[in-house]
Amino acid sequence: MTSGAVSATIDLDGPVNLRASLECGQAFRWRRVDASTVRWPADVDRPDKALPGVPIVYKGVVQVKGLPVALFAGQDAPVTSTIRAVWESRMASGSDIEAAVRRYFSSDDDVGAIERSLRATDPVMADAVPFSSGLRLLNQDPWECLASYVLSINNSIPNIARSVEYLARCFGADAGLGEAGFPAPRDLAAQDCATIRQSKCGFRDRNLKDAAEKVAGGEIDLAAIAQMPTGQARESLMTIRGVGPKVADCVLLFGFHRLEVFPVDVWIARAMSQLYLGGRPVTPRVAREEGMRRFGALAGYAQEYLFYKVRNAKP
DNA sequence: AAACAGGTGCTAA
DNA sequence: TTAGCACCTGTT
Repeated sequence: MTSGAVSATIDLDGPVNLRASLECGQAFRWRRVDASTVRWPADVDRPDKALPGVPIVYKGVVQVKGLPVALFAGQDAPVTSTIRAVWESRMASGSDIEAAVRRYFSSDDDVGAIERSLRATDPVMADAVPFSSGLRLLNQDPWECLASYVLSINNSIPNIARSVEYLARCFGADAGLGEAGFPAPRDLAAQDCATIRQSKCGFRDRNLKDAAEKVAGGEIDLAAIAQMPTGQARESLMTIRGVGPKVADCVLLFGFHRLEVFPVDVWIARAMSQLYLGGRPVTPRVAREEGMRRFGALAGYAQEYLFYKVRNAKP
């Protein structure tokens, strides 16, 4: 740790579970780190007191006013209502970083109320929600989210994470703490496919380049998409090569915080079939419509509790 | 070491 | 609409 590190305690107004939030596959840049290696400087909120060790710590990168800032995010127990953050002081002002972290972890979502509401919806949710209480849908940078999910097609989470990391190190801006931010659209668009492919993204190289070119060239306007009705935003995203229904829904949910969408991958399709549709085989489209119909404005959260449960439950 | 995991694009029905 | 196939990389 450099001497220019700052830490703060950030109140998220409701339960947060870093493991469930950061290891459920919605973001690809967070790594659990050995907590004993993180030295916590004086807290800006309590500068007179040294912090005790924090047992659960992740390292990642968030965008602060458009610039990447690496930070450690930790908590004292698996579910708390505050998190501890550490970053390099030269990267941005403390208040800007705190605001960005609150937004990243969706502090405006009343997660306590969301969990109670879904638990009361049906027995499946009553079982699934407590399994990952404190799971938060993240408010990620839309471009990084889009690019990451273009890489997710027919790919595994470790592979995706490796490619994202590689591209950040090659073409991204310094984020402090030895990390780099995800490259801007124009910086990726400037690379040829063979160069992009060195990230081991395979055939997805041209999809990623297409996304970068369309965003850099203004053909896809992410700021405009943020203002569109969800259906229209979805159609716009799907004009990118490699963006189908599932990727578009993930970007809408994790990058644009459209909580009413219900992304369906093979796991969710299986889960919907078994848990809600009597084991009848379902197309992704039917599973999606059923999820949106059942859970309405909370479909995104319902999908995440379901996903976390089916991915992590013992057989 | 052959089988498998995992969404989308494309062609054909 | 939908079925069937190809597409990279990595793991088992």
